[in-house]
Amino acid sequence: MADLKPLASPQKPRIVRVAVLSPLRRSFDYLLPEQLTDAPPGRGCRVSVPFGKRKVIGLVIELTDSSDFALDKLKPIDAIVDTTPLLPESLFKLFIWAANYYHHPIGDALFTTLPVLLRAGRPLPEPAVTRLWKATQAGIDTGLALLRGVKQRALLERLIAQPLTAETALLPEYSRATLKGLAEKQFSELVCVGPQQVDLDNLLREPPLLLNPSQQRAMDAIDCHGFNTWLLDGVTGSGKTEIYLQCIEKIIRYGRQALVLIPEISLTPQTEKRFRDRFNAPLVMLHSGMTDQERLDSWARAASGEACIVLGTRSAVFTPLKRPGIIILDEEHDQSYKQQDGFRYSARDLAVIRAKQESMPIILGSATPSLESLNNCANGRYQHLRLDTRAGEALQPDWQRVDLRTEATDCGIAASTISAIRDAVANRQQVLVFLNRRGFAPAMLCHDCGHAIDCPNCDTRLTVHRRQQRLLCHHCNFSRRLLHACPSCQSQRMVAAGDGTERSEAFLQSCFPDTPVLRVDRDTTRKKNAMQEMFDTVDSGAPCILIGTQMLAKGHHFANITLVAVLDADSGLFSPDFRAHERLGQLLVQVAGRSGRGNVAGKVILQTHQPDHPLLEVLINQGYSHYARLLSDQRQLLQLPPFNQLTLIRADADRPDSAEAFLKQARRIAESILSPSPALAYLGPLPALMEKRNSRYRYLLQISGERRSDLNYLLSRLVLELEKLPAARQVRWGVDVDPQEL
DNA sequence: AGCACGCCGACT
DNA sequence: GTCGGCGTGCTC
Repeated sequence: MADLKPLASPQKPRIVRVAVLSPLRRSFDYLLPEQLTDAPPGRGCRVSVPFGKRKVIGLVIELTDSSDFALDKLKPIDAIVDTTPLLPESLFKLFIWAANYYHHPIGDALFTTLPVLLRAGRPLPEPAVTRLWKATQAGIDTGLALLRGVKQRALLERLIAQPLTAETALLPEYSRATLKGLAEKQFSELVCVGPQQVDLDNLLREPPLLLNPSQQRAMDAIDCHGFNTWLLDGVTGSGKTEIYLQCIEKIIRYGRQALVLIPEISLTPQTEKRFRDRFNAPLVMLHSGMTDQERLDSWARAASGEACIVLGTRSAVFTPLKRPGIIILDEEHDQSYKQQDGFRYSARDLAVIRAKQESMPIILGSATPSLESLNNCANGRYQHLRLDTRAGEALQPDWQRVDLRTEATDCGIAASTISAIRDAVANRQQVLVFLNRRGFAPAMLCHDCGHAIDCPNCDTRLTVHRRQQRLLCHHCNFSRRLLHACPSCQSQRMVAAGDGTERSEAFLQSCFPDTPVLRVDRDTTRKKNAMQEMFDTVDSGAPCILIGTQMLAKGHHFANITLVAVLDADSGLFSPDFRAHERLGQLLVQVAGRSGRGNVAGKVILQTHQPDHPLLEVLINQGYSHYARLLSDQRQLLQLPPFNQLTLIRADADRPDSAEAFLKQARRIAESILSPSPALAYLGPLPALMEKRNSRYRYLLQISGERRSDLNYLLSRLVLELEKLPAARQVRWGVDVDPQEL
């Protein structure tokens, strides 16, 4: 019976809609050449296309039979790179969703998150297969008798002696021609073995820990089938990681994959170790510290389904999974999940969208949840799971305040803080000193005229780095030698004003000459292994004093720290950023969580000029959840996120006025699309918090609204108008939906 | 973003 | 004479 094929197929799509890496917010249509119509590239396949005067790699968005562009001006596709889609349909939808939500060009969104080698057109690596050779029955029975060639005889003898031999083991001795020759005589054959199957009977390398009642309740609540968002809210040491591990175990036993996201690359080694120690299953990592080839391999092994666990930072949220099983996103409050330039997406929010689209559960974990996530629990979108008790018997920290109004400091440290450190060290305990300011001093001033040395490229002071004998800018890469004479009055009395980690380190070392003082900040951890060496010293348990920045507040487990001193608790109290109080609370609780993890109660000293500040009172006496509720009430009153939607149009330019002028036009156009109302407000253009940065003048236009739908409609139209604006060519501009900072 | 075209200044 | 500065325009 003959197939009923239509003679002509007028409906056959002949036009391919393609996204390319470009700042243009649209796709481009191409003709499908006649010879390719039988195997048209599907959505998510890469194609090579002519684009202006060059050839670029594009991704197929859809096949269609009509175009808004004049048909006779369409160019044909050059070549098809992928015969099967590089991105699964569900992930492709996530990109479309994200490009619409963040109002970012789809091509840029797709290509900037793809491994660079794929961007360049490199084929997706095949799943690793081991090529093994074996002798056939004919070879064993009659081969040696019939063969005359010396090489082939030797090869056959070897294959008979050793039934399955890897090709890689044979190649140094035998040529490809010999291998091929023997196979052609039917005396040997090739056996290909694919990626190893997971051995579920031996999945665990170590037994799971026994869950405490609170962990067990959380574990019982988490349903590992279907979409749901769980906020796992528990203090440091309450055992969130064990819950992650046990959920992943379930998921692997269901034959599925886990995507695990963490905020920072510096946390990868210890997280990786924790997972590898537990599971006898393939794990791949994805972060910026890897080579392009390594990232491509990890990506491919996630996409093929070979990797059971995919562990990565922000951009790993876009890794394809063959068998999606669960997403776990640790430290969900961390702001590094929000990309701060270009495609400004939130990996946390996209992870939730992705989990929903791929019908899998997602766990957001934190000891200090963001107000956004707490609000999502309150309105029923997320399920709130609280871990109450600390695993083990450690006690809650004992908070103490040092009043800087009545106590002087030396190099940033008060005398009573020093004596507390002395007590701890005398008891052979470890101390963590937190100061969120690296360098020796935040400014170099003239003692006589007060002149400060500014960065020539940014609106900021240069920071004194004494060890390097240089003044550095922490915002651009500007660096110069220390000055000995004032450029303004020629005075020789230049002073380093204020305290940074480098100065406090030196001071602590002079106070405690017999105790190691370890500084941990971006300057000391630049060398690889520096972080690991620091951990090793601390893990040895001998008395030591750690002094450092943010880096110390994140996730690392120190066993013998009993005292934490926060040298400057005030900086977060008086920042113009509406999220500053939220961050301060998270930071203080996270730093405090480093102490008292053994069986000794931890002590936390806050040095502050505002010991009676009501926010500190609430945080210390009532804990983070009350603190968060207080901040939430304030946000609601002031109509700030998450109770109101906020979007920024950002623009920067090399001339002072262009960015502001552009945003003025932007505001005019925006107001003509949707005029201001009680439900929609415009503010600006305003200079960004640091107006000049890296020699560029930065401005922003703030648009806030009650309804996402209004903002989304407004932005979709606005962005198309802005693209056409002549003034847009003199600025770099972009949309920042749900901004993290102003 | 790239990459062309295009029209004016100081150099082999 | 031309090499090259960056304004302006376009990419299916």
